[in-house]
Amino acid sequence: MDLKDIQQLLHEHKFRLTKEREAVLMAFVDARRMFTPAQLHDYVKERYERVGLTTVYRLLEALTKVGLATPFLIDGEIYYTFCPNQHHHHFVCLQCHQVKELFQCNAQQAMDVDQKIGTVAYHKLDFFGRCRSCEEEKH
Amino acid sequence: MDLKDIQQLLHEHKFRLTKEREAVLMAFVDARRMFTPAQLHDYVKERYERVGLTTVYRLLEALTKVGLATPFLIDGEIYYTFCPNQHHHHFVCLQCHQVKELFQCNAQQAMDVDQKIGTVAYHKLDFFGRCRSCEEEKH
DNA sequence: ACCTTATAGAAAATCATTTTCTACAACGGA
DNA sequence: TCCGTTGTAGAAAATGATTTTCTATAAGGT
Ligand SMILES: [Zn+2]
Ligand SMILES: [Zn+2]
Ligand SMILES: [Zn+2]
Ligand SMILES: [Zn+2]
Repeated sequence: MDLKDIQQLLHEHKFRLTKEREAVLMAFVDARRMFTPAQLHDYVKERYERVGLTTVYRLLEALTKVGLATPFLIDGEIYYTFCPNQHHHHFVCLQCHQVKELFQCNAQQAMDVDQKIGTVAYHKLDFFGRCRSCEEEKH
Repeated sequence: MDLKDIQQLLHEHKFRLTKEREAVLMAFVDARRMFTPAQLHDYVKERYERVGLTTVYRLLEALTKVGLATPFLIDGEIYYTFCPNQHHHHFVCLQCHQVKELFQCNAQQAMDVDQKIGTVAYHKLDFFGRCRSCEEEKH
């Protein structure tokens, strides 16, 4: 996933990759970390060039829409991270908002991550979709 | 996990379970779905008694702090669900904010959920903790 | 009962995010 | 390359969710 691919993907959604957006994008991709919009704005301002905060918001929105950014909710703050590999315990029904608890959990994988990457304090495994009753309801 | 347990858990954190909070809590627990604060406020107002929106915010904050509520970020909105069972592909370092992609995924479990609960459009499996370099850095 | 501490609720304040608006830049076609 | 069309940059204003402030009140411990 290089700059050309990103540009094309954005282009398919009628987003243009301007020099300002490219500056933000480069910072965002290279950093390999998550930012709040304001944090990313500061980060770009320091290392690349001065761009408007609105531009940062719009790029993050665009990237999220095309599946290249993922937002994380941590301690009430929304952080974004560049995330070229789309995919991603609860079952949350996106239609009726119902939540069911699912008690299965692959703890082994958590241990794998723990050994390979760092120390895992906790992990999240959530499923989003449509519950059975919503499915039956409509079609 | 009944009302007494919840009350005790709140109590351990010096939160009091007043009649207003109890009304919100009952609605929240019984609904088995997720709400934005405003949605929960409306919901309680209809079915139980009139309480202040501030009270709803404070209860959600308290429940989240003691681990009884989980926030979901969906389409830019923050939804809360009552979640008595604590636990819950990215590895996110909570200290330096670094994000590493982890390509392992237990797709089998997604299929299990798909069969038992509803249709899974996508799921999220995220790991949060401290990355190796942050660990080495401090202690 | 009395004292200490937390809460309810309304109202005001805050501040992240969105919208608006104008000049300008990117794209596609001629 | 030139031009018309469409999306964008950025500042400024608006929005609106969330937080803070403040006073009376209620909960909990002694
Ligand atoms: Zn799990
Ligand atoms: Zn449903
Ligand atoms: Zn780290
Ligand atoms: Zn997965």
